[in-house]
Amino acid sequence: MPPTIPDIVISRLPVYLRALERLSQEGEEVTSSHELGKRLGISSAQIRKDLSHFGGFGKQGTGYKIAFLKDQLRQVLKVERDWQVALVGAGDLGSAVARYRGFAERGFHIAYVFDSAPEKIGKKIGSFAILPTDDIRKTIHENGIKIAMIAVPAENAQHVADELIEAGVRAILNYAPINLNVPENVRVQYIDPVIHLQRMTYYLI
Amino acid sequence: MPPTIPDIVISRLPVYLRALERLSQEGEEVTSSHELGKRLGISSAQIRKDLSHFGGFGKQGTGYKIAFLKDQLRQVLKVERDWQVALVGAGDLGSAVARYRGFAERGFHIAYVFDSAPEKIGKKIGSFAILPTDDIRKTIHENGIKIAMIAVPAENAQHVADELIEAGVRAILNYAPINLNVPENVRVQYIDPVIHLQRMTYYLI
DNA sequence: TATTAGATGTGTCATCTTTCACAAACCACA
DNA sequence: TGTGGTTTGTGAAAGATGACACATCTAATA
Repeated sequence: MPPTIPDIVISRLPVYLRALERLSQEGEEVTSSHELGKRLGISSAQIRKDLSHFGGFGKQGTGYKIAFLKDQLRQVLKVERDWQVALVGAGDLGSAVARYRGFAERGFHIAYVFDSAPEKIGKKIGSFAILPTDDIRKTIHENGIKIAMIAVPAENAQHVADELIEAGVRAILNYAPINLNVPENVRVQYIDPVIHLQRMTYYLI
Repeated sequence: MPPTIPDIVISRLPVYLRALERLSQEGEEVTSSHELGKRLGISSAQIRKDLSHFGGFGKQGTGYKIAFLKDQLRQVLKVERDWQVALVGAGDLGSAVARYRGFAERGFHIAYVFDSAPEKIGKKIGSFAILPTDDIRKTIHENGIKIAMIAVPAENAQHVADELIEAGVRAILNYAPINLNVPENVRVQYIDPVIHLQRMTYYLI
């Protein structure tokens, strides 16, 4: 039975991973908690402690081999594999999400795109034909999709989420500006750029 | 000298505000910490404690008047006013950001769009002519812009950030998948959808 | 081989954050 | 006017998180 890792630790690992990938690209092969911390604005002790939850990845006196640490973090996060993702909503926002190349480049493949507007059904976004939202349950369930992104108006987001969860989705990235109520075995992450801006204005002037 | 409010409290206020706006739209005029908490998946005690940092907004036995609480939160967050925002990067991502209507609807007006590609200069995105990045300093400084969004490739993000900060920007919403090093009087928020997805895969299966 | 200059992993402590629980206030209604 | 059912605001307790500091190990070099 592995000990429970705090959520907040897990939430930092992808940031570490991204920094390590960057270091790789820059040609580095070894790094240290100090170097990483400096890049990320995090204390070196915190990085060491976070990593130590999963075993000793580094070597005293030397630091961390970047390639090895990357691999380990990928496995911890389960992103050493590819994931199929469903996208609901093919409006302005949904279309932009569907076209964003960064997902596939980093292992998240948009496999299905759904929309409720009859005139959009069958049209294509990139290489994907838009499917009717009525197909969500069947498609998601039959294909074992576990991850979905919601890019529909706030009014419809909860209903869409309910359907996705019913069909087996366990992780939702929600672009709609509304909080979702989900069972505790389902994870939700939110992206609302305005909220991010509003978190900063407090500190201005 | 107002007491220092923890960052984590400030970061939740926009979420409260968004929920209140939703309640308004639904025709509600009064709410309680319990109702809000249930919607947001937060304990009622936490909501009360967060709000209490700024004075007593509610009434015992009754709850909170939504209109009043919204106003108060807007003032605390300094979003009772409109803000002018600069956007750097007019590629796929930057264009999508520029076209997103949610910003202006909620008080953040994209006032300038910059890009470094000579062939894009002068072209328009929506109603904005794309300006050359060489103009960043002058334009930002002369117009007193304090908020910027970065939607350029990771390689250029730090450089762009440095220029923005030099010109007077104090809050940056960074869409580039890289951490920025900034002075401590500058705030940064990050949006990297892949990072959000990677924060959830750990918990799958 | 001995020494020095790092760097990790971790027990301990300090701080930050959340929850608890209750007095005080409020409304509605008899 | 008095009573009962709510709800806030808040000290105090509990819990979670982060920083510290050091023993231990490594590599490099003399």
